[in-house]
Amino acid sequence: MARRGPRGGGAVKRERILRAAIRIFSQKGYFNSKVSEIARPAGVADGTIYLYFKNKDDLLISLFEEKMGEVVADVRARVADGGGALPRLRIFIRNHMDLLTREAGLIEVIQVELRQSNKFMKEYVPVKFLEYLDVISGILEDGKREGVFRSDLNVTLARRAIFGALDEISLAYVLSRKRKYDPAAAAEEVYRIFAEGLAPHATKKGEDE
Amino acid sequence: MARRGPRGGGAVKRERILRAAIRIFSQKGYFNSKVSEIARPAGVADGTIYLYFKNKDDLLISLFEEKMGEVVADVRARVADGGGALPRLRIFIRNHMDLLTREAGLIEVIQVELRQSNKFMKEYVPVKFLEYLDVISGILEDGKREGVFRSDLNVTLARRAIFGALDEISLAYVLSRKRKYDPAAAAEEVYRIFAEGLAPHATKKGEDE
Amino acid sequence: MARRGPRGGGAVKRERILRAAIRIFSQKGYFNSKVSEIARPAGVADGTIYLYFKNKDDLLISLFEEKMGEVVADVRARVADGGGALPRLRIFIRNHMDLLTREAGLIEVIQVELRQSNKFMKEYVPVKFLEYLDVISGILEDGKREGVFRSDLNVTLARRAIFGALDEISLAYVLSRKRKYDPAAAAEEVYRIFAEGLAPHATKKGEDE
Amino acid sequence: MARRGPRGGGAVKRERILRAAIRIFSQKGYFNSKVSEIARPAGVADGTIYLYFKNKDDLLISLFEEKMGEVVADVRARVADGGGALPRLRIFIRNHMDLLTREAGLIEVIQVELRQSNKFMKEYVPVKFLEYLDVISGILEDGKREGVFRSDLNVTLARRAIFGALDEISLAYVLSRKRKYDPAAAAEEVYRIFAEGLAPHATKKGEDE
DNA sequence: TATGAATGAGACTTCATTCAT
DNA sequence: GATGAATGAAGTCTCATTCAT
Repeated sequence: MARRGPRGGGAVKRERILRAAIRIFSQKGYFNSKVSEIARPAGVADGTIYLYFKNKDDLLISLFEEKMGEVVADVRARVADGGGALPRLRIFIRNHMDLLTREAGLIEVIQVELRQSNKFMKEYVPVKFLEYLDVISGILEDGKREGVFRSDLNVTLARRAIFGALDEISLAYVLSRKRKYDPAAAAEEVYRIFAEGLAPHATKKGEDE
Repeated sequence: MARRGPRGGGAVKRERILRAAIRIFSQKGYFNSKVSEIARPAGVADGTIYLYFKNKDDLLISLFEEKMGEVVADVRARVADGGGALPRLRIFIRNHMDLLTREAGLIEVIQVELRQSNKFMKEYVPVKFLEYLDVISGILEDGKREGVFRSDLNVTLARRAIFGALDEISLAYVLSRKRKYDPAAAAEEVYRIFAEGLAPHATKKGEDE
Repeated sequence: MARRGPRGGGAVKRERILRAAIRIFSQKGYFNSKVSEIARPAGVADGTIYLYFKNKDDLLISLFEEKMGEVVADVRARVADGGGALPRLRIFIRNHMDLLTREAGLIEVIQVELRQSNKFMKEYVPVKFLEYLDVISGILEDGKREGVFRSDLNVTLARRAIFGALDEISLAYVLSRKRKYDPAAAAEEVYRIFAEGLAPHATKKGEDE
Repeated sequence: MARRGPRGGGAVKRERILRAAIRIFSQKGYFNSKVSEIARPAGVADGTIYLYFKNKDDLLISLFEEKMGEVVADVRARVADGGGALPRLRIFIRNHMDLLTREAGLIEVIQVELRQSNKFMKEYVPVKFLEYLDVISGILEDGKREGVFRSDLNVTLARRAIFGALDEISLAYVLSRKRKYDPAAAAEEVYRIFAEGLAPHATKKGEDE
């Protein structure tokens, strides 16, 4: 399963490097993290990192793809046996908020650096991130078919709205030291907003009122 | 009448530098932008930037505060005479999507770099950004009082959800060259999701179904 | 009498600049002093300095030459009517130690920067400084003729020894905040050392003893 | 056996850098010496200097402390077995003048830059330099006890006078291309001045005459 | 495979000097 | 003459990457 670099014991070392990178990147940001600062807690020499990753950029991308890949596979499995679109949306949202506890560093890196990465890695397409969004799309499409979401719903837009809401709430949670709210309760509230906000039967509101 | 120096012509020069910084930062990201790359399109020498800004960080922060300050003042004025919470929410959302056209670069810098900035400017508090979020809070509080939003609504959470949704949609819009959707239409759809998602009378949905 | 630059009111301005330069150079050293740091306390604009001095180097050299010139003229006058070589040596030494109080900054600049200046102004010959040393030479030559100093005395060497001793003692005095000793008493002690150290009749001392 | 890194080969490299720094600093002065100008003759890359020294200041300080430390240890050993205070004073003076030939650059750097350093490194205490002065103090104290120096001699002052005389003579020697006098003969003359100038039995001279 | 000392390109920033007003 | 905003050359230092061991 090991992607690049030496195999066998090397896979362990590679994993240690990725874990250290997540920690350091999440603490200081990609550009302020030095390769040597990642090597030290990973327990390897600076040069060793270049046996497993092409360069610093590649370390970030590998981190995105591999760790995000695990997250995608995991959420897919959880959502798979969820029943209808609404319970699956709830599972998705709960899972995302739950990641804050399980994978705080990873979430933070993705939130902050994935945005940056567009700027300096023009050619990079964040495949796994798009797959994560696709999980939402899948749920939304099913919900339209089931009739629990509006039939004219713009799925592309809605999935961005859902992800954006979750992401921003996560960011605020991660950045604030105080942990103002409970992730599980927040998940429920976000679910409610979108479950109702996307529902078909609501009467139109707004300036007509 | 325009003289040299920080007064008169100087203010013009400072504005040129800020504009150039927005353009370059939005194109390449803060860390990949060289001071000289900002000086050139601003039509000043590298050193001149340091007459108006303490250093590169200060340039970014000034940009956040001053330009975001204008945005906040502007949206406040627009929202002020909007009537009830719902039409004001609609105005806010429309205005945000509208900024994509009017101030694409600024929006992009704020989206991408404001997040980064937490990492390398520990002490910086994004005052104007928080004021922008406060505009949403104000609308939500009023809506609760008016009865158009749930009385038990967690305003802190909801305002993050709204901003997050708008921000993510904006980002996708800005980053994609193809401009898949029309900002105005997108605004309407986002408005609808939140107007209904935050409404009080909806029957509870979810696992009960 | 004004050397360079505008005359009339200008001479006052020039003097203010020189005085400010002495203060700043003595506090921070030549290389760490900025031209603007001298302009401010002198009450002139940065550019004005260049009306009176060719450049920063010239400011230092002018300072050496003009202020040192005054010192030389002054000590010459004092020494002129001193009588024999010994009382004139005493006057010279007393005067030098006295300058510590009257012209602390100037003395400090000369001590510290005159040495440096050899390094970056290869072509500069410190005329006035050499004239100051010549005052000592004159006294020593007279003393030899009078018979109060050894006839085989190497005047070049001895004048350096005297100046070096005074200079080092001055430096220690100027740099130490505590002002350990009284300049007048120090002058007396230095005088005694050299008066006796240069005297002819002393029996040879050293390993023979 | 010589390996790379700060141990083994590294110490050699560090020494090469210090030697190059002495040469360049003595030629051009600290502020006019560029780091790259030191790196080149040291045979290392610019960045390598920063593996061995924190910054340019640290390079100068290390140079002061380490090289001056060697000089102090050396003169202490030479003086140790010198017998009485007078022969030890002679050894000290001879050794100092001798350094002009053996360590011309070092002496020049210390003379010129140690003075400057007070200005820009406020916190730096030139420990080794003070130890060098202490060697003189020791001799003077012993001489007082032996009765070859005046019992009321101000040791602090006298040691400054001796060092100042030697330093100034050295400076003149080092700066003049022509090498007017022979260091050994100069040493003898300086020795004679101080041996007699500090002696106790001399009749008081000066204003009484 | 692993190391980590060494490299050197390049960025930020300073500041003496100029010159339009 | 006086100003001080503007200039831009140049220096220190960092750090991703290499490669001899």
